[in-house]
This record gives sequence, C-alpha cells and structure tokens, in this order.
Amino acid sequence: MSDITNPTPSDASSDAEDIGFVMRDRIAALTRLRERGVEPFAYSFDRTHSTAEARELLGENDEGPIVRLAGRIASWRSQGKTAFANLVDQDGRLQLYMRRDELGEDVWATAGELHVSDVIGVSGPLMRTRTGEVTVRVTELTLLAKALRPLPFGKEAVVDGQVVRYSAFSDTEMRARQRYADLAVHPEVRALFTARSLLTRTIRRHLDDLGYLEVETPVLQPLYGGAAARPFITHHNALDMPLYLRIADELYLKRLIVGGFERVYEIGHDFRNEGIDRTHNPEFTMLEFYEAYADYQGMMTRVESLLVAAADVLRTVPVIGERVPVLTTPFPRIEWVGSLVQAAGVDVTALDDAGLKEVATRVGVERPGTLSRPKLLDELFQALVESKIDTPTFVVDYPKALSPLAKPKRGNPELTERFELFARGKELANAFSELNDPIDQRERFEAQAKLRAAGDDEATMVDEDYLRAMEYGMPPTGGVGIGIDRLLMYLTDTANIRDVILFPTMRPE
RNA sequence: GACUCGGUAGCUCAGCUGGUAGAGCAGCGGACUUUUAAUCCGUAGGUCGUGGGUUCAAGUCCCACCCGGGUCACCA
Repeated sequence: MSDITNPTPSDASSDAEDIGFVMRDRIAALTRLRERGVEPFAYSFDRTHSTAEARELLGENDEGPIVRLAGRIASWRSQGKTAFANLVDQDGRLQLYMRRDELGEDVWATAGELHVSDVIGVSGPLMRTRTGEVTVRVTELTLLAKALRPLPFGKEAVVDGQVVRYSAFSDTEMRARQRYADLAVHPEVRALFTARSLLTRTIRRHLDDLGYLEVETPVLQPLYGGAAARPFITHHNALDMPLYLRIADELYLKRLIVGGFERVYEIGHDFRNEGIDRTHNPEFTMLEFYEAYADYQGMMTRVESLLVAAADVLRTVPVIGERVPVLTTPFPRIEWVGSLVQAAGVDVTALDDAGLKEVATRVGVERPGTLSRPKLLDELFQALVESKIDTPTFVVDYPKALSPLAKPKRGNPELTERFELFARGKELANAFSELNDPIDQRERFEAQAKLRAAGDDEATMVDEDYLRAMEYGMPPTGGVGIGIDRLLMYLTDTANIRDVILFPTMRPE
C-alpha cells in the first residue's frame, strides 16, 4: 500500500477511542475514490421521494416507476455480482438492490468502496423481491458523503411483527453524549423528538387560537424571581454587574399584562443551578401563559383543554402514540389543606413548630429542624400527597406562605388561589390568580427577604421594578407555568428527562 | 448525598473457588446474480476504568479513587 492509503493511526484517530483501524480503511477507500475521480462529498442531490413515499408509490404492485432517493446506508449485504443494502432517511428505510451488470463496472467499483453509514443518492425503478420486500433496483448511484466513522447500527430482524435489534447502541450515556449517532440509528428516538416538536407546535396553535400573543422576555436578568430555586450567575463586562440566568419568566410576563397585552405566553428555557437526575436538567423548557381578567378557576379550564389537545396530537405519532394516556376532563380537584390533613391524620396547620417537626420526622423528612415552617409543610405535602397522585389532579388553595405571588383566597386569607396539577407523582403545572395588590406584594416580598436573611437561599428577592409596574395598576390575571420536558415525559411515558432533551447537560468527557 | 449494580475489542456481552484474554456483530481479504440478524472460508483487533496492595501468579481477591446506570433523598 502507498503512504497515502496507509495513514498512521494518529492521522485517523486523534481522540481517546481507538477506532483508528476502522477509520484508516475508510480513509483509504475515500482516497481510492478520489483517485478514480469520484468526489466523496457532494453538493446536492435531487430526490423525488422519501423512502416512505416510495413504499407507498409501489403499493401492492410488483413493479413501479423510477424513483430517486437519498439517505444513509444502514446495512450492506454483498453477494458477489449483486448486493443488497438498506437505505435510511428521516422517516423510513428501504431496501436497495444492485447488480454489477446493471450498474456498469465504474459504478460497481464505487459501490465496492461504500460502507455502512455512508450517505448516498440512488435512482432506479421500484420492484418487489421474491420475498416481497419493497426494493429499488438501483441503476444510478451517487456517493453524497463518505462516513469515516461507522454509526453503531445494530442488526435488525422482524420477529412477529416486532423489530428486534441486535448489538444495538444501548449505552445511555453515550447515546446522550452523541445524540447525533443515537438519532441516526434509532428511528424511535427521532419519533420522540418529532413528538416533542409537535407538542410545542400544538401548544402554540392552541394558545394562538385563544388570542394569546407569543413574546420573548429576558434570559439574563439583574434580579431573578418567579420561583424558588438557586440561579446561575454570570457577569456582564461592559456594565460590570452580575446577571442571573432566569429561573422563571413570570415577573416579566406580568409586566406585559400591566403594559396592556391581555393574553401573553412564552416558551423558553429556564435555568436552575441544582442537581441533575432523571427529572432535573439544569436548563429546561418552560411554558408560561397569563390572561388578564381570568382567575385560577378559568386557568384550570385552559390547562385541561391544552393537555387534552396535546395528548390528542401525540397519540397520532406512530409507536410513541401508543403510550399517550387518555385524558378525561374535568380533572379531579382536591384541596391542599384538606388532602394533607387527611393524609397526615392530624390537623398539621394547627400544630406548633415542634409538633410539625415531629410529624415530619415520622414521615421521613430529613433534617426538619433546618427548614422553615412553610417549607416543612410543603415537604409533608410532597411526601404524603403529591407522590401518591397518579392520574391528572388539580391540587387547589395553597397556604399563603408557600405562594408569594398568588392572590389570597376569597373567604380565607390564609390560603391563596393557586393550583398545581400533578400526575404520576410529578408536578405538571403551577398556576394562580396572580397577586395584583402592590402593597400586599411588597409585604410578601419582604417576608421572603426575611426567610432569605434567615438562610433560605431559595427565597425570592424584593423586585422594586416589578412592584413599580404593579403600582401602575395590574388587572386581575390568571397565570400558568408548565414544564414542557416533564409534560412530554408524562405524555410519552418516558422515565428520564435526559431522553426528552436533545442535548442534555453532561459532565465533560 | 445514601444504597445498589456495573466499567473487558468499534458495538453487545461472556470470562467459575486466582493460573498468561473469549464470542457474536462491525472491520479487513476471499467465494457467492433476489438477500434481509445473508451464508461460507480466512484474518486482524485489548494498558480488562485509574492507582495502590495481597500473591509465585490478579480481569478475578483487598483498599482508595474516577465514571456511569438504577433506587431513595434533595431540588415547592
């Protein structure tokens, strides 16, 4: 072999994984192709059909028209003077049949340099093989992109109508790190992310149809608020000031309600500097929508119809759709205090701090002594009620101390008009009749500031600009936040948030 | 963070009470004109996560650490 077709291992593999021996062969093939005047990286290819469209075009016939397809080689079965391959494109897979006598010596030689993962374009008539497989009888073949690295395509067989994959790419960490490879070899992963796109599209359409305006508010914020969470902090050089990545959109969207936009929503990323596990990614997608002149009762109806619309659309996605739960409205409503008292077997709201800690310890809350009273109540609620909820259920009327941005409940000022929606033990939505009394809001902020001073680093800060906005007069408003990642997890029965995020946050390799 | 399981070839994995590293697929060479987990013949491929220790001898036993999965906790 010449030098050019036999590069040293370091040429072929500069990273830690040593697949140089494979890449060497592919680079050698690429070089041989170039020497024969075949360009291994093309500029474009005109195709007439997708694999799915071609399959449909043939229908029940044994022979069909000429089609031009493009895609990736997923498998290759060379057989002397013929070869079979599987071509994969975005929505499907189709078999190719190549004959030396039909392709001619030149193209046949090119075909001989092809590998699994190469991107090619083909042309030829549709046909059906003896065994009934829809196939393109290739008459023209163009290499579109040579793959130097083989994708981990497993071998597939259809057993009892089910696709069985052998030697599959199954390392969950590597699949997340190399999502491009995960997507390339797993049609069901592409289907899940297609479903994700359909979900946000459906939400947008649903809210647009209700007269909502989609807006964008700052990701970089001088003060963070609207939720209880630790933020990411960054620094702006020219202003020489700290900026926080938002933990919620809430306070800016409500400023827009003050500004006269009566129905607004935003779908964007929030950032929370906390642990990573199967339900938490440091950045995640949040939907928030606010509606002037509505209260939390009206927003429950909005959430119900939104979720039903989302579930209906996802149910149409092949494979994924089978896992989508059937939602029936109205969702049950249970009261926060009532359900907690019932689950605890004692009126926890009437207990003093010591009694409350005792109950918390009994239930298994860790280090209850370090928690403020509202946090303690919330821990109890999580342990006793939230985690037990399976089908979508609204929990309504939260204690005031847990809800610094919600209006007091009519008839009971110790509670707020707030609901959260839970399903399978997880929070899907959080909403309230938004507090629009600036004097009350200031007091709530100051109470939060005290908690913060006492060591609760998730308590919010006083936002003077937000108060100023509210002082101009804010109409009564209903507001909702829905975590899109978790909603998709619920709707598609996906256990790990990493599986619904294309590029989840990972430790560096 | 706790518990637990794991890290061996490019991928998926086996490797017993310690005895010099294995398979299938992928790769490479060859045969084969309707195959489909193609088949057949041949061939190549490894710092067994890292570092210590025990031992004549460690993938295997011990210790520490790194990384990952699962469960629980934390994260309203």
